Amino acid sequence: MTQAIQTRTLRTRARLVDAAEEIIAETGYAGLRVDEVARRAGVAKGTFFAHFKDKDALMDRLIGARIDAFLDRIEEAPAPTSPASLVTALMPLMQYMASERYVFDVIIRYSGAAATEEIGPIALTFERFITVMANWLAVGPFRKDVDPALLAEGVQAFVVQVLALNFCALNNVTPIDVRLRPFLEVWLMNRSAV
Amino acid sequence: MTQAIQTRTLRTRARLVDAAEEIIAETGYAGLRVDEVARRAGVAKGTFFAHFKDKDALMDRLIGARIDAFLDRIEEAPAPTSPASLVTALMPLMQYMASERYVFDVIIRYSGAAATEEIGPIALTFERFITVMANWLAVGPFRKDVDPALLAEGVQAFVVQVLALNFCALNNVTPIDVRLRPFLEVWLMNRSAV
DNA sequence: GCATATAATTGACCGTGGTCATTTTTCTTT
DNA sequence: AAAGAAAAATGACCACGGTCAATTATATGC
Repeated sequence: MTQAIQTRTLRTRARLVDAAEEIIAETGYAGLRVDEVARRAGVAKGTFFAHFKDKDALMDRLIGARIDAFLDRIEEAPAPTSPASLVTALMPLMQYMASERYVFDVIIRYSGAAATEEIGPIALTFERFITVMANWLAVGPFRKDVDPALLAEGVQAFVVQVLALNFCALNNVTPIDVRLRPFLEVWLMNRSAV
Repeated sequence: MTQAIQTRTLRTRARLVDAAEEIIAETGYAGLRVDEVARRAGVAKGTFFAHFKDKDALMDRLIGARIDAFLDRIEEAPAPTSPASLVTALMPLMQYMASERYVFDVIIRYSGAAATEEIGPIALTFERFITVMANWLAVGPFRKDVDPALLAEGVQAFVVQVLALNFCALNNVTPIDVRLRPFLEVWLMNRSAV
């Protein structure tokens, strides 16, 4: 007999998540300690791991939710009419992804896939990004001789590339939007680079 | 007075590196433990950290050297005459990068930059990749209306994208060369996708 | 060769993520 | 309401990366 999920379970998990968000607001993602999360939630450390497979699973969930919120706003915005306006539309999401080295690392590590078979929150947002982007590209004044899904995956690849380089001491002088634009000009418009 | 570097220093470092390579050959990169490296090298654990800033610094060095060797072979090979042959030429390197989840993670984490100001071995190989690729693209039958360096960076972005997705349980059915090719067809040839 | 300075090495110690046998709470059945 | 079963919570414990004051080895000047 499988029992129904207890309300206690939900409350504890909610308290853990709340505590985590609180800590992140105070110290950033990198400053989060599992002990501290459990302490603030008023439970033992072991309880944390009864609710989340590991620390990364919590991060996956929290960061995935944030990315999803950005995608909500992107989705409801009017479709961009040029590579430049596409870049502008992506900026808030990109700035969040680049806000902390640690956040970017987690995103990359879980973008491809969970180590487990089940696909995680961040990986889902990466799939959703492709869908949203493909819809935009199909509508706007972009090249139509290539599958929008492929174009969308390409945009994702360029975004990641630009963000990764952003953490390089040598490269972070140029702002990310300026570095992303030339890629999209060529990739989406099939025309010469500026 | 700055003293000359002691031969003892060089010997110890060499022993540490040898021990590390030995362990990696036996158990893979993910199975490496700093304690074990020190033990096999016949030194205390503290000595390890006197020679390498942290475990990642050792990995950076070892993995960077391997990538460099692949780039040596790529560089001395004849320039590819099509996107397909370019993919073929990149395959050994890509297979190495995808050989272990842990390896790929380290590569990505250090590709953009060292956390420190100084640029590390892996980051250097990523710069070198751009140079080698740009030379190839300038020579071969690829589009000439775009800066080869930009094209090269794009290739790098696609390689990373394809490899990242490779670790996804949902996506690793399609081999990496098959997934990379369509990107390069569009990106390098200025023509419609297949 | 001795004294002194500098570099290299040591190992006990710490922080933090993660485990698991045991205990406590909650649910179900009668 | 009591008993038994299942789920949740506990906290002592472990693994492993990393630190640092103390110790040992090496080089330099006389």
